[in-house]
Amino acid sequence: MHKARANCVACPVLSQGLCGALHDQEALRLSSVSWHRRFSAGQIIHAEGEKPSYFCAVITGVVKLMKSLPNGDQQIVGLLLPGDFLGRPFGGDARSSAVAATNVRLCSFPRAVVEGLASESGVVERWLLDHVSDELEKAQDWIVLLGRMSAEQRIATFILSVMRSTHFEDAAAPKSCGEILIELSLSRTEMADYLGLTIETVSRQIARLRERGVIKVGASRTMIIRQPEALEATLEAALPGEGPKSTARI
Amino acid sequence: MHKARANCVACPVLSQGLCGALHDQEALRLSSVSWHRRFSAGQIIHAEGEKPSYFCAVITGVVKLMKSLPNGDQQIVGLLLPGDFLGRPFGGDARSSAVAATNVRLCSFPRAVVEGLASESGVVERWLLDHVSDELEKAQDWIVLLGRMSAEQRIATFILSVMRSTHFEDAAAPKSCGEILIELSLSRTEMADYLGLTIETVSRQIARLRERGVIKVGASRTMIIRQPEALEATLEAALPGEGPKSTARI
DNA sequence: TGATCCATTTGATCTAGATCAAGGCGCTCG
DNA sequence: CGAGCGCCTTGATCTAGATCAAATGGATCA
Repeated sequence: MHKARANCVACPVLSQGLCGALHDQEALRLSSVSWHRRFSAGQIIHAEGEKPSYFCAVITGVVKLMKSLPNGDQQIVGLLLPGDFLGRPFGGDARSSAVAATNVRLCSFPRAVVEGLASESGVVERWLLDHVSDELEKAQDWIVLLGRMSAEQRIATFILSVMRSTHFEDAAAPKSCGEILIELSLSRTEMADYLGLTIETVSRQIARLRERGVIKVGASRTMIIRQPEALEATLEAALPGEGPKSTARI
Repeated sequence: MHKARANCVACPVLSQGLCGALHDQEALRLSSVSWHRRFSAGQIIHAEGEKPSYFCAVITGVVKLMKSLPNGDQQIVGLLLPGDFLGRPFGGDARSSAVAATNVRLCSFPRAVVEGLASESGVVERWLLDHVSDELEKAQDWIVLLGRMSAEQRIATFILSVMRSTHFEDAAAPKSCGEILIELSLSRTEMADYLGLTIETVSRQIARLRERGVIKVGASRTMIIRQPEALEATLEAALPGEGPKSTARI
């Protein structure tokens, strides 16, 4: 118990995650049964169709939730970042598999304890409700991306979202800081599976952004964003100026 | 109050919706402040960006949740059927607009009452959590559809989902019943906006299914499914027989 | 009964992105 | 140091689905 408690004090996601929302007593109860697990990139954390026996908070790294089609294609249906929660409370078998996209550290709790806590504590249930609602809104944004955006816009959206998730203090005033270094955390294949594209299209779109000087591609899935405005501009779609539509003038 | 209570007794979604999960006392409290509203097809129920002042249960009809892009394109990010809930509990401004796809009857509750009930009653909060979790899983299925499926597969999936939502007792043994009549409830344009396609592609794919004898297209957004198996088969993707892959044989 | 207004279908063409096919580049390991 | 192996990039080609453009059909209404 002492050890677990010590873990929590040093936990980098304490404030954002579920634990930050708990009362002291609840936190103690949870921490006493929690343990940490590590997964290296590519390892399967939980397979589709199995009933998970624990819930996990992501401490470091990125977890991808993916679904496979009968023909072997894959689609990433969600990314979990530090502070996010893995596992559906009160749910049955997992509907997607969870795989470590990078090296990952998880804080795991037995399923029964979290569910018990949720049943008793309005705070826990409320946190879960808010969290799942956030995930639903993100999924709906992704539906728009997959349903209506061009390859260029998908890439721009992805890069901006990675930027905002790590440098979001800068995001408010993107022009102020000259260059922003981001870590994509995903391979080209994973980006393709996330964005509903092929690996070649992803590569080519990134090449185009590089050629235009919007980004600089670094080693090991790293990227420097030189013109965040240019990325945002591609999302505005229709060209500036009234365009060809409103021809009648005066 | 009597009137409201009378409404509830006759309510066709009593058992599936939130109300069915309530204890008597809670149900009474909710019913005493609920009122019914009607919207005709095309009417806006709630606009994107506004904070809703009530929550609604869909009683009859179909509500579409949609988002618009700067260029005017639209994407339907969810459909609400009878029993479903409209509005994010404890949320802020709505992230999508809610529009009646057909004529719709809603049962509305003041926001504060539902939130108060949820804070006090584990049952209500728990029902909301389960419901939102279901919506998230559906959204993830839709992400797979939009990210990886062909137009043909999208149409087949849509038709099957409409079929299952209305005739789900038949769905278990689709072969038993010869022909199944379904009501699509959506115009071609709406189907296109839901499936991430254009109206022309939707029309052509439906025409192909008709030519193959898989379906029969009726008047007023009605359709008869003659070969549900054929629809399911298109989702299996790769052609039967081992295909061109495993050429080496003994 | 026909004019108007839709939604839908159908046809002809175009293109973004998929597919097929080589390279290149940076690892690790012997 | 060079072979082998994942990744990623780049090029050439193909095609599913978008776009552009009419035609059809069904309602409503005067």
